[in-house]
Order: sequence, then structure tokens, then C-alpha cells
Amino acid sequence: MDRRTRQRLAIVEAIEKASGPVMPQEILRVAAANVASMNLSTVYRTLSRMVAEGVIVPVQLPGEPVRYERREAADTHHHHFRCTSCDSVYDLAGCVAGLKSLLPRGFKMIRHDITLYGTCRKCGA
Amino acid sequence: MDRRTRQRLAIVEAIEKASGPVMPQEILRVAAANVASMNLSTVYRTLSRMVAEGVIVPVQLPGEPVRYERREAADTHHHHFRCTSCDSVYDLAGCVAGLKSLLPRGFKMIRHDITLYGTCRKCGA
DNA sequence: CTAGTTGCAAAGCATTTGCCTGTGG
DNA sequence: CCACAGGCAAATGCTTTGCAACTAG
Repeated sequence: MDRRTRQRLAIVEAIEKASGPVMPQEILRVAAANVASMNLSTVYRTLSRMVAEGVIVPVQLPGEPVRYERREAADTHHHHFRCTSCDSVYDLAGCVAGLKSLLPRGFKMIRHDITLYGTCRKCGA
Repeated sequence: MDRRTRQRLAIVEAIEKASGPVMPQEILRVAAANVASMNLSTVYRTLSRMVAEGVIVPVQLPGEPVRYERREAADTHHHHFRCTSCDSVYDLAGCVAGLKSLLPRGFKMIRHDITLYGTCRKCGA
């Protein structure tokens, strides 16, 4: 990100303000509040760069468009929770043991993804 | 599936022959070998019906197009392994304990997805 | 100044849909 | 016969890209 443009600052701010992983559309919506001319292409291009720079990481949940979150949050191994009521995605600290026992012989595990679905605190009331 | 058409039979066969979850494109490729006029729209429409009828279930892996597998295979709780070398997807029997311990207080888990990545036996050699 | 950026429109993919023709029962 | 199916092309929704105009440094 060579230049500090209004657009980039607004996009970075939108991601940092978010409480969890956010989608490009959501970033556009928030960033457009500060920079009227904000464009979806700019959001996508900026996100690609930030991923390449390691500032943010893509969060892929099964069957949904990509979301992004700060790399800082991703430095500690974690997984995600998706509220089936409000569609928000939350980070979950920690992991589980025993994943390797699921592997058939001859298979080697390099990484894994876990997604939990259900209702978050807000929606569970 | 009211009618037994050549197309439907070929699509069903393609899914049953598969060694794991398969993508629509792959189904088209295999089914087209038997029915020359086979069309992607037909594949998609037939898959939708089969899902509605409960004959097959969609398998969603993070960041990839849907795959489908026989419901029979899905009746026993299982997860998936994706080979990062050949891109094949395999079913994994069993599950792990302790997922609920990842939940923050106030969150309720209804279901979960686990995807393991690495190299399969064929590619690991 | 001027290379890096942006906005806009067009292009890509995967998937869906409309519509008219074909066919299984 | 004729309602259900299929083929084809156009429409979607998300994401990427080409290109000319713009601007940060």
C-alpha cells in the first residue's frame, strides 16, 4: 500500500472497527460512509493487497463468500462460529485434540478448519 | 424425479460411481460420456431435485464450489479431507470430542463442520 | 511531474431461470 | 396426448480486469 489514500484508510478502518470477520459488501457499506466515492472494485483490490502484505487474512466459511479479519487476530490459532440467526461470525479461541485420529492410513494432515453453527448470545435469548 | 430419463439415470450413475463428493462439472463430464446431449443446466436441476428428495446432500468446503454425495454416505456423521495436491475430497469416518468447550458462554452449538487438508495416500508417496 | 490509484464498465465464473421444443408413460 | 423434462441462451451474483482520468508524494 504505497499511498495513503482516503479510500484505503477508510477500508482499513472498517476492518479494524469490525467485531469479527467481515465481507467485502459490508466493508463497502461502512467505508462509503466516510468516502462517498468508495467503489467495490477498490475494496476488492485493497483487500487483495492487504492479504498479500499479510495485514489481513481471508476467512472462508462453507458455502459463503469470503470474509476478512486482521492478521493479528489470526496469529493465535482459532476457529469460527457462525450464528444461524443473525449471520454474524465470531472468532473462537482454542482448538480440539484428536483430529489426526480421523485420518485414514497414508493420509497426512497439514491444516484444518472447524466451523461451529448455532445461536450467539444475542440471538439465544 | 417423476420420469426415468436417460439424463437422470446418467447423473445418478455418475454420483454413485464417484469415490467421494463430486462437483457439477465433474458430473457433467462423466454423464456426458453416456448421454451426448447432456447439459449443465440439466445437471444442476437434477441435483436440486435429488437434494430436495434427500437422495444426495451438498458438501460445502471453505472457498470452493459445492460438491454432492449420496445421502446414504451422509447418514453416518462424518467430515471431509481435501487433498491439496490432487484436489480430491474424501469422507472421513468419526468425529472429535470437546467442540462445545470452544463456545463462549451464552452460545449454543447446533452443528459443526470440520475439514482436514493435506495429502492423500496417492499423492503422499 | 508521474507512477500508483481509483471509478466505471465490461468480462469471468458458477449457478439459475425463461421459454420453447422434446418425450416418457 | 400432454405435463414433465431437457436444451439453449439470457440473467444473476460475486469477483476480477482493462483502461482512462485522478492524485499523493
